[in-house]
Amino acid sequence: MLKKTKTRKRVEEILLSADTPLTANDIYTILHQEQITLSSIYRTLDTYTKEGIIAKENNIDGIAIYTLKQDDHHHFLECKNCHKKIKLDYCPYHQANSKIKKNNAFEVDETNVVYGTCKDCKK
Amino acid sequence: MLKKTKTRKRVEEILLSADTPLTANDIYTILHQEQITLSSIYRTLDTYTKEGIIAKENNIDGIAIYTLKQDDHHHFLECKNCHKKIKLDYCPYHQANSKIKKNNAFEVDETNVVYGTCKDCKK
DNA sequence: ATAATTGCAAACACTTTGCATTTAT
DNA sequence: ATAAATGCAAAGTGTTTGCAATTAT
Repeated sequence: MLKKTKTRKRVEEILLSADTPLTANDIYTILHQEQITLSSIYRTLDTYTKEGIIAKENNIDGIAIYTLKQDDHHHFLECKNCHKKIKLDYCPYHQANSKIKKNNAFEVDETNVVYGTCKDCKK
Repeated sequence: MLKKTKTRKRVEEILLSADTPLTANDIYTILHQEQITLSSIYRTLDTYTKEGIIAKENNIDGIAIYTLKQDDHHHFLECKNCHKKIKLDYCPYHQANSKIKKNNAFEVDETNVVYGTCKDCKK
């Protein structure tokens, strides 16, 4: 069975209080002064992802970012140029994904962050 | 100005004839017997991505995959478990992205591949 | 002729892993 | 007591880069 270790408790707390997805290194930056190892953070993140407690996705650079799966989650539009984030209060693809599920018998993994270009960066 | 080198010609040809996005290594597997280097392939892919000729996205493992931007492009639903691909003949998110553009002044970068779970793998 | 591109090998950055030690149960 | 988790350091991958040699214009 899963043990509630210091690493796991702290990782959960940090993801819970974060309002955007974090990288393993983001978490490590917060936790390394508590004698928590980066590899231990990766192992927690993997374990919890497999357990379905955490959602893993990749940012635009291909780096893994993690969020706690919660009812109160948000979607973001992130500009790949200026990295400004626009928080949405609804899921923009919910309808489209329902349709895919019905028509194609395929359940899409929703991502929290959608990348593109904001109007200020669109010259 | 951009020179039409052997590497560039071959990379374009290969992406043109591929019906799914390819990794740099996929392309290298085809081209290394023609004395073309992996680093040269990466440089071509980068250059063409910046030129807007090629679209770059990340697969579920965070590895970069590339497609030639064409009118005749397709979207795929890829099962993260069995890796089966379902080819769609329309863009499932076109409407949602138009709405985002109008409401949030943000232009979403469409991806070719959407990850999730197919019904056979959904126990 | 010359500016752009390549090959090669080395460097990078993120992530994973083996093994001895520690910790939650 | 013991199965599970961690720390540490080393290894693994995909990707990038510096520089001298080559090639398209």
